[in-house]
Formats: sequence, structure tokens, C-alpha cells
Amino acid sequence: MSRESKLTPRSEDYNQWYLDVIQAAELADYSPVKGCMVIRPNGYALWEMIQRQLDEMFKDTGHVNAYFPLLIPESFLQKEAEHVEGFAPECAVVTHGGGHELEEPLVIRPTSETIIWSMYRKWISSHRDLPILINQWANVLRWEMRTRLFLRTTEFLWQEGHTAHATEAEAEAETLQMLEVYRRFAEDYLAIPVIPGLKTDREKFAGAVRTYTIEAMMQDRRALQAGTSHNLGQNFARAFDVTFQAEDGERRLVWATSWGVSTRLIGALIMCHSDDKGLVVPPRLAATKAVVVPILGKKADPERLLAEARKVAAETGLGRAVKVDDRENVSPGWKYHDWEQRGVPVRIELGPRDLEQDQVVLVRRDSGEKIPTPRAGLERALADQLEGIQAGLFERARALREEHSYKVDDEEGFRARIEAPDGFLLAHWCGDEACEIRIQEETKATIRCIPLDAEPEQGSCPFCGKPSDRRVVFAKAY
RNA sequence: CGGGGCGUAGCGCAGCCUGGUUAGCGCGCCUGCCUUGGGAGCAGGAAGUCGGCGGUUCAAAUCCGCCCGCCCCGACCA
Repeated sequence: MSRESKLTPRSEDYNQWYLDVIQAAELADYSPVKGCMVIRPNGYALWEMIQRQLDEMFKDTGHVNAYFPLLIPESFLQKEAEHVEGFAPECAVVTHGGGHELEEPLVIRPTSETIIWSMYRKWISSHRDLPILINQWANVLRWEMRTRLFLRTTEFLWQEGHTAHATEAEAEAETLQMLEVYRRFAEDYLAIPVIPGLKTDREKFAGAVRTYTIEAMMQDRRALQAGTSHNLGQNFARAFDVTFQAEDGERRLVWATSWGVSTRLIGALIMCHSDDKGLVVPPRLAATKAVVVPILGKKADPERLLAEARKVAAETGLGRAVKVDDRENVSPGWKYHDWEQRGVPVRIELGPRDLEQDQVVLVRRDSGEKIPTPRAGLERALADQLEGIQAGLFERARALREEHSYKVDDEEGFRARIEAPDGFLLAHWCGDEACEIRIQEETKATIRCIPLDAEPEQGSCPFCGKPSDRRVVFAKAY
């Protein structure tokens, strides 16, 4: 029996459980610098899968990748009023280089709008130069007061798309298109159901006209913003004087969007699917989709068993995504726990008895179900199980969200519901920021978004009683 | 920045209150034997600036002071 220390149960301390899962799966480690983290190979593999898929989706929608520099002249940040107000406090500033104090301090990018729009000014002169559809994969740095692995770290990896358009309508269409790309990615690959919606002015990006978001519910029923897409209007074009000559000969300001997702998605993935045994990775995102565990022992010729295990791996048709655990110094039971902690979707057991019966035993990470499977039909059976897991994880997460989404119509009901164990509160809101602030101060709940598919419905704000024509999503958030 | 907790071997901890030879324990690690269908067993072994600096003392992991770091909880944010 095990004498290993187990993970803190989710039910006991969700936050500690989250940290335990990360450690047990070797996803990340703390760096010597406060607030920064080292993304270990297992964690980086998840990021690579995210990158690979999203990059395809970006390119399918006409975008190209480029790279803009890490260092930005401090003055650039100050060109857009709201933007500077939003980011100045959390910027790290380089003041020295080459042993001398710099003439102008350089800010380490907290986001790249300013450096990019300073370049767009050079690149755009005619309507024929538009649209510009650029994305970049990069690191950014924000001096956060409080950090949490993956969810909020001082430095993080992300992608930021920055597009320039001739018309407002085109920019809005782009903003919504990318939100939809994010929604599809989150649901089809991360298996995380999300609510696409509009942020309130209070919650929107500093410098944006409108911010759209996809909001997800974690297993502790708190909300997590998983991606954002901004319609920047002409704010940055104005700040950096970026104009183009239209067909009619007139010079006009360019319309802009930006959109991004970050390594925070890995945090979402962990908090959405994992369990008391450790990480659970949706098959489509798993670099290792299956692992063959040979049951070595005296009952069968170990050499032969190992050779068969390797054959089984080949029979899965998974290529690099299947591993054979041929370690001889640890028991099969140890290996089971080891791979479960790492979230590998399917374990393939192969022992002497299986060998006799020309079969393997598939074990699902999500349910623990053991499925004896003939060798002959392995590839197909395994593919089916992987699909089943992918769909099952999404469905389970969706069910949890539905179960914990409540319509509330009065202040008392609102206050009662928002106390632990929380959930999404679908309530009317008058649209007044003062009311929004008051609700946050008194209940800790924020408006996560105004869902895009919200049906028009007459009602009244549960706090001030003023009329409202649609429900919004309130929740406690990460 | 406030509140709480913690710093002793790679990890988790005991020892500290009541100072006293070579600072312990579990896991992990190394070697060998033996095992292997849910975290095996035996034997041997390596591994420590006790977070740092200063003070008290014949003597400090232990008492006192200052400092540093990290984690968790809150206010800001993706």
C-alpha cells in the first residue's frame, strides 16, 4: 500500500489542491524571482499544443505571425490616456544599460499595442495597405501584487493579435470572429464550456472601446476569464496618428482590434478537469495520449513482454503520443499512480494474462474504467475511447456549470446565492456602474459578461430597482 | 500594502518552550539481492552553511535583535 503523500483533496482546500496537482504533474515550479514561474516540460507541452492548434486557426482566418520587441520607449505607453492609466502601475522599467543610465527609460511590454501601432503608422498609408492581420507569440510582464501559478504570474506567455482596418464594421467583425475562434478552441480542444459575452465598461481593457470575453466556470464554481477580444476603435490610431487615404481620397483614422489568450489557459484546464488523483488532460491537448504499462514479472518472459509492449504501442497508431513505461525499478501500481498524476488520458496495461488472450486492458483516466480490448481492434478502440473522454470531459464541465447557474431576481436571493458555494448568477442589471461597484464591494461578485446570446427580457436591477432588458452573468472570479 | 503561516538533506517534517558531545525521522536518491495485475521487501550507502547578519553565553538549530525569502488569505489585474 501507498505511503506516498497524496494530493490535498479538492473538497478540503481547492487552492492547495490546485498547487498540488501542478507539482505532482510537474507542470511548473517557482522561480528564484518572486511571482515568476518555470514552466516545466509537462507544462510547456500543454502550451505547445495550445499554440499549435490556435496558430492553425489564426492562419485559417487570414492572420500572419510577426515579432515585435520586448522593450518599449516609456513615452509610447503614455500616448493613450486610458491605456497609460491602466498599465503604468504594473510596468517594469529598464533604466540602465551598458553600464549607463538610459536617456529614456524602456518599459518591458505589458502588452504590445503601443509598439505595434508606432510601426503601423509607418506601414499604412493607403486603403490598399489594409487590413493588417498580425499575431505574435510572446512573453509579457506585469508587476502583479499577487500571483498564482499559471493564473497570474509576473511574466507570462501569450499570443496577441493586432489588426488594422479601414472601417469600424470590419474591426467589429474581426473582434467577434476572433472571440468565436477562442470559443471554439476552448470548447473543442480544452473541453471547457465558455460563455462568450461583452465586458462592462468597468471591466474592459484599458484603451478599448469594447471588450469581449469568454468566461468559464471552474470546479470550485468561480469564474475565470479565459480569453479576450477587443475592439479598440480609433483610440490607438489617434494616439499614434495612423491614417490612411481612402478610395474617395480622404484621410481617415484606422480602426483597430487586439485579442489574446495566455498560459492562463493551462490554469483553466487544470481547474476545470482535474481530480483528487491529479491532472486530467483532454486527449486533444495531451502530448502523451496513452502509455503502455507492461506487467513484468517471472510469470512471463520479461524480454518478450517488453517487446510485445512496444508492438502494442506501434499498434495504437499514435506515433510519439504513446509511450512505453519500461522502467524496471518501479512496480506497475506505482506507474499507474504516476501516469494518473500526469493526466495521461488512457493507460494500456499488458500483462502475462493479456498476452495469452491476445488483448490489452485500456484504463480511462477520466472514469477509471477498465476495458479489455483485443489487440486486433486496438487502434480503433483506443481512438473511440479518446474521443469519448474528450466529449465526456466537456459534457461533465457543462453539466457542472448548468447545475450552478441560477436566475436571481431580488437582492436577498442574490446575496444568499453568492455566498459559498457560489456559481453563476443570471441577474438583471441596470447598466449603472455605481450599482456594479456597490455589488462588487458588498458581495465580491463582479459582472463577468453580458452574454452575446442573452435573450431580451424585461426586468429590474435587484439592487436599485431600475429597469433592465437583459440578464448578465455575475460571479466571483479569479 | 495589510493579515496569517513557514524557512533544519532533493521533498515532507521532528527537535526549539526547558541551550550541552558525532542534529534526527519518513519518502526520495545510490549499490546489491529479491520482486512486479493498484504507490513491494531486505541489506548497505551518499547527502545538512539548521534562511542571513549581529548579540547573550564556557557553549546557540534552540534565547534576544535586525534583515531576507517563500507560501496562503485580502485590496489591483489576464
